[in-house]
Amino acid sequence: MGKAEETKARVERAALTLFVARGVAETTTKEIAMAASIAEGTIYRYFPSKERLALDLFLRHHRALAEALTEAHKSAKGLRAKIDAIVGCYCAWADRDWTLFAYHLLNQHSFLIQVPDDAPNPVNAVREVIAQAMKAGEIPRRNVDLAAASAIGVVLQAATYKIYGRFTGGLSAHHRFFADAAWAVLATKER
Amino acid sequence: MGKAEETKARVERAALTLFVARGVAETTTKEIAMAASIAEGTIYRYFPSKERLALDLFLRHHRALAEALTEAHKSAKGLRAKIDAIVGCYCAWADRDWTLFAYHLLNQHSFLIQVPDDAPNPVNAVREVIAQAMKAGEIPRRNVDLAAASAIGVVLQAATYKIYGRFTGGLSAHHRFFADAAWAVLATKER
DNA sequence: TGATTATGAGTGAGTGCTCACCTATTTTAT
DNA sequence: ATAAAATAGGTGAGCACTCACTCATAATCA
Repeated sequence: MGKAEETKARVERAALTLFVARGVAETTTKEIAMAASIAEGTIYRYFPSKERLALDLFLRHHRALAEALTEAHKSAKGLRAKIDAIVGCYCAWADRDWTLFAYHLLNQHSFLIQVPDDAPNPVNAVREVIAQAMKAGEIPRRNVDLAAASAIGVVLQAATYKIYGRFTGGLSAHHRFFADAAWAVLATKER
Repeated sequence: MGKAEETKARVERAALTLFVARGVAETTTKEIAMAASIAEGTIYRYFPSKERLALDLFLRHHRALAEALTEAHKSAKGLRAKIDAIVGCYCAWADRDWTLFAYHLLNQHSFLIQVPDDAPNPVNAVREVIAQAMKAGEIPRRNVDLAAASAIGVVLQAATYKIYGRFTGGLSAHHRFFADAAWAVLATKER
């Protein structure tokens, strides 16, 4: 890694850590510089603004996660296997870089509107799989977005609890439960 | 309602709407005053700071929701009935004042640490019900927080999707599905 | 008339960002 | 080989501006 790239990476990591710990708006450029052991001005050699730094961080992870999820379920046959693959992939990403993952999870509200419509998108990736399974008759037909939301919520809310410190250890440890539970949600029949 | 109370309520409603639309940090006291058709200084007759205004709004709803949920499931017998009651109550609250609900949902991260430990708490209310059901053998024993998170996620993520505009109509319309799905999550057995 | 409520110009601490300048390394010219 | 020039990377005091909050004054109420 060249010197410039190394510095840029330090800025990103410092910003990420502070953004998660204190929030984007509450983090100052001075703090980022201090945490990265560089001068404030150096940030602006690599990013046009604090806002763009925050957005870049989000979008890069958003896109990469979407591609990873799509890749993960591609070779799996049937919804049940696809869920296993998707949940496993998601948990692995969370555990690999928890700070980045938490940042992405906590700041969806601010950035989701700025995601280009045609960009790879984790939510659409999952939605597509579920829509397909409904069409194939693997699960009951119902509002796809509703079903997708509830299934995704099984994992996302657990991840949120982990951010709040309500339980420890990696997400992957519960991979099986998440997959079973998400499947149970999607397979739910009206009583 | 006296004039003072009416003014205070106008400040709160204006702040709430702006906080949801643009975020707390991104909303200025000038904007709140304009939206409430009062002078900026008037805000400070009723609230010591913008931060406290935001916190009060959150805590009042947090506490009231917790009490409502506890009350809702009290007379229901068995987990299945309690889930129905809790989900129904939650959806009703969301639909009754969607802006307040969305504010509460979107800003948990910022305020949850400031909730007094002994205060009524929606999360603990649900957790308690689930812990009880595990003890009674109604559902498989597992990490209570994990189970609670995943079950709650079924409804919360759907609500989040509604905030993002991914589907329209009230949450109550899907009350049955949420209750069925949450139950399915909690009843999930290891394969 | 006294108390309550409302006003909005003013304040100053703090912010993101700039830019003239420094230093070290690499490239080119002699 | 040596000097000169160019480039890359880094600095931090200072600038323009924003925003939460104050307070002397005014309006309204009882």
